[in-house]
Amino acid sequence: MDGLTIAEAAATTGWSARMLRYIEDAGLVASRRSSSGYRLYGPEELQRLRTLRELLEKYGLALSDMGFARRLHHDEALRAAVDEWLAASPRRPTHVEPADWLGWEQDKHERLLAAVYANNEEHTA
Amino acid sequence: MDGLTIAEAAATTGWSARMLRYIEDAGLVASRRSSSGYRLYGPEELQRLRTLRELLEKYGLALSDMGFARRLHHDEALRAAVDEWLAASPRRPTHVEPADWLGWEQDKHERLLAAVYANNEEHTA
DNA sequence: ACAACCTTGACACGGTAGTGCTAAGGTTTC
DNA sequence: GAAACCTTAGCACTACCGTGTCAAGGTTGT
Repeated sequence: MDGLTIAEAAATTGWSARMLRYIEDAGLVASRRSSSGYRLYGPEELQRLRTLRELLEKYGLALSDMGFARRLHHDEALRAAVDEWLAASPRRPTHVEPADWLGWEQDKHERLLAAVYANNEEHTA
Repeated sequence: MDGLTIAEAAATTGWSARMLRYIEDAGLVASRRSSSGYRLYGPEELQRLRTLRELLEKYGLALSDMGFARRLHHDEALRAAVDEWLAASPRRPTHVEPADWLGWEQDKHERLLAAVYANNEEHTA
């Protein structure tokens, strides 16, 4: 049975045992298990836990941020969607006719209506 | 004074006026201002607000997630750090001698001590 | 000039993240 | 076989996110 138990790993990484379980639940750092189910932390997990700590502190991140970063990292479609949204700062959206784009000089009420129509359904109120 | 006021923008995008201000505070979608300080939303902002809505719903994201994604997008160092951490799943950390890596077959107490030493300071208790 | 907007600032409140602690029960070590 | 670990499950509490609403005051349109 090689590897540090959860309390030992906690002591060396600065996390609490409770947090090590939480971090595992968050999908960030898991350890392997002994035959009886005990968590066993090897050097790689310990290092990962330490660098995680430093990362959060250095950049003021939350664990949930890293959870989201992990999603971004694994989910290609998600990353593409988010990147695209972020990249489109002051840009004309691609799926809309650049033709007139709502004749931006009409009466305000007409503009509002046009905008509503441009956006199909959603809160028909 | 062209552009939709905040209430009009709210009506066409499905957000509340309150949330449009919140989203602006979060650095996600800002509008330009009239000379007297009124928010004025143009078609690009409206589109951005709508797609933001869709993005959150489609992927079950929170606004804070997009805030973090924005940080990742702008802060090169942060992105590099996060990516590196995520990429180092079952990998040996780079700044450590691959030589022995703590002679992983010693007595558990020695291992613990070694691990503590490997990690310089931090919670000296 | 009055109604109907807008601004910022603040309080409030439900939901979730992060964290400790306890309980009930299995494992390891002496 | 008792002491000192570990496991999961759950309660509790703080802090922040998301959101509505209200207050005090400026702007706009008729």
